[in-house]
Amino acid sequence: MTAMTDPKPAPATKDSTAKGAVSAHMSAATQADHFRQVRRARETETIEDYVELIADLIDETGEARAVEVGRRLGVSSATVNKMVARLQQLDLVTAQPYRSIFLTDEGRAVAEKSRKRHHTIVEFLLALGISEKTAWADAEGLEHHCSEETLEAFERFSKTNNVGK
Amino acid sequence: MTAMTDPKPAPATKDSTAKGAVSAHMSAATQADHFRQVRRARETETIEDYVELIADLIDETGEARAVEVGRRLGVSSATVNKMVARLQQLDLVTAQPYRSIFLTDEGRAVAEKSRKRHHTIVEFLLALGISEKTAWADAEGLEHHCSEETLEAFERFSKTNNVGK
DNA sequence: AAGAATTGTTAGCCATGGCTAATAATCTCA
DNA sequence: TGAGATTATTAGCCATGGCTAACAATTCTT
Ligand SMILES: [Mn+2]
Ligand SMILES: [Mn+2]
Ligand SMILES: [Mn+2]
Ligand SMILES: [Mn+2]
Repeated sequence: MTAMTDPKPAPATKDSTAKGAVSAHMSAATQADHFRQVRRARETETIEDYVELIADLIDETGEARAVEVGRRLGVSSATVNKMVARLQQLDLVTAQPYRSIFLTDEGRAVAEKSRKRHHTIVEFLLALGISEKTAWADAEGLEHHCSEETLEAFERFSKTNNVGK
Repeated sequence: MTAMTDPKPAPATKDSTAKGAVSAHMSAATQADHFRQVRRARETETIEDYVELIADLIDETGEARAVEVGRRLGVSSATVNKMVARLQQLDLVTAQPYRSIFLTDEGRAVAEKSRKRHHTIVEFLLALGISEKTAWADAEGLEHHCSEETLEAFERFSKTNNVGK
């Protein structure tokens, strides 16, 4: 028995190209680069969220306890515990058993940077006319996927369009 | 020996609140909701990227072969294979061994929605003045973290600010 | 100071989404 | 048509980031 073959696909004519299709706009290599960038960003987003939150807790309440980190992240304290171990490996925090969590200098730097970026996004969304609720919700995800160039554009826009304030 | 205690943290006075700290703006429960939303978005983003790309390949070249999906995603074909199995479970694609990949109606719907959203973001970034290169790169990550409200605002903005063209 | 409540730790589980290496099927073309 | 090139599959590995349940330490309250 001879091998089955797919119906030979009509080799898309130029004008059958789907408008909006990403692949129509760049080479496979370029597209792959973009996906790789996104995957790299994904590796750090959890870390950024934890560190930023720890800084917030320290600055607002005087200390960061694992329970509270878990509460605000919507995650169990077992999960927080494991993550704190990783953050220690990465030299972003220090912690002793049963004590609260502290930021290293490096951790503090990551936190400040994340916090600033977070703030930039929220301000931008608000300047665009997004509701408070949505702005804060969307910013939590968007913040990890903005290049410097985009962040700068967002800042410029907010500066120009700071409606009421 | 009596239990060690942390140096009792100064219970942050109202004006020691770090400006920009997220926690200053909402309850723990609300913040946790936002983080949960982001985690839910993360669950679907890979699926959306695969399905959108499969649709692009079908529409542009007539068929979606795993090799090409891998090439454009920057991922091995073993990875594509495993993911295609998951997409089948989810009823988003159909595939027979050694044949190319097809979209189900549901898969096609997901693809169209993703493609439209992707397009919305790219147009928006371009309208904002971001370079082509950055716009396409950032959109690949941002697209998975925009609410309907934000997408609509982006569309309105692009419509109003369609610079050249 | 004891008991209760809270907080932290650990073990073991799971799904996701990557990878390499080995093998198998299909396709191309000389 | 058959050999070599391409493409697909499978097995087995790994890190990440969740979870529950059991238990341990600390802190609070009386
Ligand atoms: Mn943040
Ligand atoms: Mn975030
Ligand atoms: Mn997309
Ligand atoms: Mn994407």
